[in-house]
Amino acid sequence: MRYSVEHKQQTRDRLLSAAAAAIRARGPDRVAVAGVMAKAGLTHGGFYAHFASKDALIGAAIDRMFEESRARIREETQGLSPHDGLVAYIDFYLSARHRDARGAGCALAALAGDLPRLSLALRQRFAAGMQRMQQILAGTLRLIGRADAEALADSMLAELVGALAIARAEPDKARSDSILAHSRQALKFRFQLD
Amino acid sequence: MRYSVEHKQQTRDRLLSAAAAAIRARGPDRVAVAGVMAKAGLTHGGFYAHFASKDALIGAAIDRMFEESRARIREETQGLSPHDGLVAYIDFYLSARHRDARGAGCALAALAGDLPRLSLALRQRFAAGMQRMQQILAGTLRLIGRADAEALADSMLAELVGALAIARAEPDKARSDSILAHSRQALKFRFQLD
DNA sequence: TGTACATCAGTGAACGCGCGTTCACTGATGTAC
DNA sequence: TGTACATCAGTGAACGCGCGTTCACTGATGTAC
Repeated sequence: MRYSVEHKQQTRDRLLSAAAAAIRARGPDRVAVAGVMAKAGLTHGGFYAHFASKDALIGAAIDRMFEESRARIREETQGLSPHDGLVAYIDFYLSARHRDARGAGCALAALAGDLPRLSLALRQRFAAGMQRMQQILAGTLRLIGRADAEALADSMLAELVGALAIARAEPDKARSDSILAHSRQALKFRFQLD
Repeated sequence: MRYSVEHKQQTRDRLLSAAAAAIRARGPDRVAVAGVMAKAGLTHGGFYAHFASKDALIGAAIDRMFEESRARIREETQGLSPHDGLVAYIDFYLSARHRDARGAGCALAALAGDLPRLSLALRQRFAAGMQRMQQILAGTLRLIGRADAEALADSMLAELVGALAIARAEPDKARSDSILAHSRQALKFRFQLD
């Protein structure tokens, strides 16, 4: 059948959403082309009308994930001062909600471990997303008057990503909760946010 | 052929070493039973004389990785005061050498992202290893007189693991080096180690 | 002491399965005339 | 305005490949007698 002009774009969009969620939740290796297509209500053969390969899908999905992350930052900090926005973002990032929603969360924490195993092209695409996240943090730290904002943003991002990844790996819920709490507390203390 | 009594144990040991390295470097999904056997100079059919399944191999390899990590801590801190030992460990953990040796490095940084995708049994086994690492850090922090050593150990481990994972994901060597340097600096500063 | 047999780590072919990719085909709608 | 044709997103069967697992077999050495 012949579809309307926007139809293909909409289908591609649904595929990207499904892929971005599945890749974060299960990792690039365990995500199957047929599964992504099924999630969008299609059969697997049509996939190549939208993407040249599974690798191309993963690349586009990486961009999508970082777009979603930036949108999330905007949502969580909307209307707040730089100081309050940073506190809100730390509280969101290291929340049980974020930990339990792997399919919708930060690409960095979900995929950092997978990246060294992927192609250079995908790693560079991912790195561009990482850098924009780091820039946003650095900008906020500069606004609240921290000297050496670039270096501090790297350090903060490392603790955020590490704490979330460890909390997700820990099967004991109480231990996991306290890992999150300890980093929330340490970050607010060392950045004088409390 | 009939082999000597210790022969089987030695073969199992070689398989575990090969598996521990391969799993850290390529992830549990990309490690193939046949590849591990080949690394030990054997053909794939003999695998099941040593392990009941690939899952059993991964479980045993996880234990092996954490044993190697603890041995590494001992090596890097041998003969040093708690204070100097902690500095040495941070410098080792966030070194270019550790970043570039994924097959031999810390299981936590290499596999944290893979764990939520593995079985509960494997996650619990991994969690036991994580906890021992955290206990070692907490013990050292207690020795250098830090109150709330447990919470601080969680926070320190989070930054170590996060910084290493991000540095490994970053394809730009200079950026990667500076990510490591920024966390080394931040950790030493906030734990008053410099 | 010598001999027949049991053992079992390791071999290599085979299996079933999931997956990425290809391909001939479909059929509703846009376009050329 | 009406008609023949082109388009192309989506279908579903098929392909080749890698992988985990199974299995009949091997053959050097330990053990029972």
